[in-house]
Amino acid sequence: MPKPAGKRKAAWEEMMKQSIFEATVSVMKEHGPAGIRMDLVATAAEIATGTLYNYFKDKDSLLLHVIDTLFNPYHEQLDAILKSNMDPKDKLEAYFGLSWRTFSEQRDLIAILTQAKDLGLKQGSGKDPEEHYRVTVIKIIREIIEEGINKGVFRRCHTFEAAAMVFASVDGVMELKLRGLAPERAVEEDVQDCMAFILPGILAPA
Amino acid sequence: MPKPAGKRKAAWEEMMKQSIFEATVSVMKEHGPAGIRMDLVATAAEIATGTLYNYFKDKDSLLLHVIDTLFNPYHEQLDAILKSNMDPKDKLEAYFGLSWRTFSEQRDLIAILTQAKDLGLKQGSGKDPEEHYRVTVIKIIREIIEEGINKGVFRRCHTFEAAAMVFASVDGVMELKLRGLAPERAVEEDVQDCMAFILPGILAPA
Amino acid sequence: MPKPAGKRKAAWEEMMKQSIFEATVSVMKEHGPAGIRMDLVATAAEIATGTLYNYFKDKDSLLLHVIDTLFNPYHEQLDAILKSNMDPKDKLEAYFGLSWRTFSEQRDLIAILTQAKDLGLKQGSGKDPEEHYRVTVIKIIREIIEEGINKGVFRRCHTFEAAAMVFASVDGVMELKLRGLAPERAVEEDVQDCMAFILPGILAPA
Amino acid sequence: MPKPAGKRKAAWEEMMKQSIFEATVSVMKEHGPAGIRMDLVATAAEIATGTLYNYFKDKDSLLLHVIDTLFNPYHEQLDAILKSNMDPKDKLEAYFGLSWRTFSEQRDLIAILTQAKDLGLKQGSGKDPEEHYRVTVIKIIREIIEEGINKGVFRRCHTFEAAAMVFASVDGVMELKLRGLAPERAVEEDVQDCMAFILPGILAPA
DNA sequence: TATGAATGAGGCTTCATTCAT
DNA sequence: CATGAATGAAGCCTCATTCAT
Repeated sequence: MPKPAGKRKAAWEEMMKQSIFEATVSVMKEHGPAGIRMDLVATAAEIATGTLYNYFKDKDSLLLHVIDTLFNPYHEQLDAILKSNMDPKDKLEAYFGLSWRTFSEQRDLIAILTQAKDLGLKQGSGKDPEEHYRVTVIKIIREIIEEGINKGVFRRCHTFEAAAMVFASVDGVMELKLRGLAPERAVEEDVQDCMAFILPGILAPA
Repeated sequence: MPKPAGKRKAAWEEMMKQSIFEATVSVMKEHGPAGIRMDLVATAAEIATGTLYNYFKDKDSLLLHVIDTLFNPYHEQLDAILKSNMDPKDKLEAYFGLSWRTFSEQRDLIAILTQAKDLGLKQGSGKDPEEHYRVTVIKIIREIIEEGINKGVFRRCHTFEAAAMVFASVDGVMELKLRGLAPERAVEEDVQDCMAFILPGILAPA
Repeated sequence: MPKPAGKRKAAWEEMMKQSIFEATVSVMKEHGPAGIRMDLVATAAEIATGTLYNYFKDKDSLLLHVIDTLFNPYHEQLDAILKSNMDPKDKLEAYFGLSWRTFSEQRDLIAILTQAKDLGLKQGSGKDPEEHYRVTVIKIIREIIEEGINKGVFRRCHTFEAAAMVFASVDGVMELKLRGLAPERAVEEDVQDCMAFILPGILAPA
Repeated sequence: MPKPAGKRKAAWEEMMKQSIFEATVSVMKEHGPAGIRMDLVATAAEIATGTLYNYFKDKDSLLLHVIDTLFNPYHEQLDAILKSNMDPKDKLEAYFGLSWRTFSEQRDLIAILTQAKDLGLKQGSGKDPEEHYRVTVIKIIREIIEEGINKGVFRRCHTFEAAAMVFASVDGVMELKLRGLAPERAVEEDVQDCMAFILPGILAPA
């Protein structure tokens, strides 16, 4: 195994965390969220159990880190969509596109975000990571919807409920697919279906 | 007269199972899905730990039974809606009504169904109860939608995806409310919102 | 192994606790205070590790119980001396007698009380057992001394310091003997030496 | 010229050991005897963990060294008292003075000597440092007492027991103060109290 | 059939010590 | 020699399941 030196320390730490992160994801893939055991993670990362604790205070820290790491890039792209100068309708479509593309390309990511609540995190670990993901995404969708209403594109409605439903439609169907309960399809198809099913309920009457 | 004795025995067993069922639900209410411990269930049911195992082979059996017991009446009502001679649109509304009413009146039921995946059931316990609930409900919704399409009320679409989204919209928002992430509202309001958001995406063009 | 029934439950629990108590003492005798491991205690008590936890919440609880159990009878006898109508001088002698007799007859008791601070109890376990022993005994000695001063038998002095020295003289020499650093002698000899060395420093001038 | 290099090397090693020694004391001050961890010591000494092992074979060696280093100057002063031509009574007073002054000025020193048994040294580490401290001091006190007896100043008595009690009186009260169980006072007061309480029990009858 | 104490495998975490650089 | 991350043996505790009464 290589070894760091001087200023490369931080880089090394980052690599190790990344490696442990990947190991955790792979363990979760094989054993499910409840099957994440520190010794399995260590084995998967090809390190000793104790080494894990040089990088993460405890199991919760590790899991939280995993969730954050997975969520961040998705979150940033979502934010970019929100802040862009697209039409609200296009923003919604962009949200669908981003989500289904992410699902297609990084299935593990979605799997973990969606099943974060099954990880058995001790309560009081600070912010609930599950809430973090849901709440954050729903909030962004809500802002898109509000913008649409203000611009007269979307109809007046309870924006929170609307956002929740939009979110749940996507998240819920993803979960079904993850469990093999819904057939896999091309990203484009999923996006179009989302638009077709969800948009009409939000659009302002002609 | 062996029969009567057998009958009484069966009745007794049924009572015990019911009592244990209720105990399990109450434990789950207080400690969450991951906090269901056999000793807590036994205490809540006012029996000994070992007695549990006279009625349920193991923890998984118990949880499976609980989920089934909860799901059955809901399932039957849902079936009744499907088999009624209502208009498909009304059937959908009836589904929303049934779901939100059940949510309002038997929050625990929904909580357990919705969080069944957090119970830590060993994989390979036979049929996945989570799948059972979702798959069954989605299947019924799908039949409603297919009926609607056949009758020209709903537009042609991928019926599975449509059903999944309808289901997810309801189930997902319920989960948000269960976690306190969405505000509580009157049943009627939830139903109307569901209709307003979801129906337009399914209705056949005028 | 026998088994309890009905009202005998409490008695059984008491027996088990007693058995575990004895096992703990024997482990401590063999491995020292820092060598008390739950698995060793369980083995010594001829039970499974997990069984320990049916009787004691955790290691600290067990250790605290052990200390209390050891200290209580000694404490009661000491209290009896304090409350008797003996002469203060005789009370002091009775204290020496009780202490050295206990040391002679229940060496383990003294060993554990004296070494309680080496047990590695987590801080914040509530009352510090070590303080409890020392503080309690010193307080009683102090009251004896104060009574002696009031009756004109003992000279005026700082009663706390006096009590502390009296206590330390006994406790300290015991610790030396426990470690094999001081020779063993008859109880009577130790008592007489204590009287001869300590009394003159406390007695009122003729 | 191998010698100078060797000299410098030895000096360097001495400095390092001194530095590690100080670090250990500071860690003990902050975390207590049971909280002395090699990584904390290394951090406090501003060196790497592994470096510790270039100067001390293992944790026990380090602790033993610390105890020796602390004890030596005290020991030397005590020896000087013993070997001086003072009156035995004055030697005793000098012992009290030295002890209480050291306690007042180098509380950490006394804290470690007194709590050496809490350090968790593996048994069989060779000489028990705790014994070393106690035995040495008691031996010196004993010699003082024997000298006093020979000179007719002190009464005939079991000199070992007498010395043990003298020692325990001081050491025990110190431990109480270290734990906050006895009030702090001026050095002079403690010395005078020791003389007042202990001397009468040793002095030869007039 | 009821009881509930006993069981013991299993998981998390700590920390003295090692060793490759 | 210095470094400090890696190691892995312990040790504590939980809880589903068993079994003697």
